[in-house]
Amino acid sequence: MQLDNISQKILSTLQSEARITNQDLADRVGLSPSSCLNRVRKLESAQLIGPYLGTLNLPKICRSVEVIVTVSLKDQSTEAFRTFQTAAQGHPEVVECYTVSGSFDFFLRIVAPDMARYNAINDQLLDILPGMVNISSHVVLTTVKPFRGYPLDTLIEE
Amino acid sequence: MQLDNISQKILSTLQSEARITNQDLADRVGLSPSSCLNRVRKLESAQLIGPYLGTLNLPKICRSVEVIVTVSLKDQSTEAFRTFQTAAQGHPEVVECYTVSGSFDFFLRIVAPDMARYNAINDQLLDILPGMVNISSHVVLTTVKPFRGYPLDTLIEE
DNA sequence: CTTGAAAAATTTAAGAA
DNA sequence: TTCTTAAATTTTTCAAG
Repeated sequence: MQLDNISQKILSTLQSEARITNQDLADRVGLSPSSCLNRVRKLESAQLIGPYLGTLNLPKICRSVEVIVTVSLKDQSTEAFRTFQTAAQGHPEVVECYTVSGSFDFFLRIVAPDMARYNAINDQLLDILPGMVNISSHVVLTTVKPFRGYPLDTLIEE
Repeated sequence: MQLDNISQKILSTLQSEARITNQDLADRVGLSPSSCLNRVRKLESAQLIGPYLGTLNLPKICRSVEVIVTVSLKDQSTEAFRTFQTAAQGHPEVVECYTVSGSFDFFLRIVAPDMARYNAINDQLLDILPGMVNISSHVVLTTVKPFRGYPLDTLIEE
């Protein structure tokens, strides 16, 4: 899909202000509301822009602990990776999961109501491939910068 | 702020479908549109729900590399922490940053157009506190589970 | 919280650049 | 094509009960 300046502007605007009205968006990018809506629809159906999320301020809503977890597998087979991956995905408390290069195999971000519950999840992860999983837990102390979108301007060449 | 079942449902719905119309939201939670809108306004002004973000499918938009970075400071003073934190925040490519307990001090997620640009950012981070910063880079190979919101159901007690 | 009416936004269709 | 205009539909918003 071709991305001109207007579509780029639409993407970066919707990325940070998902609930903007189509009319305001049209004004900002300099299109009529109807052609702006057309563009948005195309970007959505081409899956360049996906679900729209509201960011919750979790500490104000309920007690919770957030933990960043590094995982290494002793068994480096594709099979073992697939098994761990599928199991991790199944836990709703695992809110994020990546496979990475370097000294670890996975990074996970886990959110639980309290440490006792986190510990239980931790045990479940260890049990996926008994004796083959190495986990390090890092409790989040402060969120210095929460994710608020990608820096499209610096990513796309002029 | 007190959270009844209805407000809870509003939060979890807006978390995953930020662009839902107020009318549909009202139907789902069983309120009239006007009282639903009132609740949403209150939740927003109490900052229980914050900015609404569109999730971009970055690989379909432009070339990019994503790197998860662990950081340890040799200088464990509050001053050093503040300095690193402020500098990291200033980089638009640092899309996420946490301070954590355990064997590292910070976790960062960095997104850059390519490895050359990533390397430059890496060097800049090392220069914040010369000789005092220990960085490990982990290039993201696959996103097993992207962040799509918190599991409110499992976090809030019945 | 609900109703109901006025204002605003969305969506569709027809036609011009 | 992609855009704009313009009209029909839907949604939002607000005052009153």
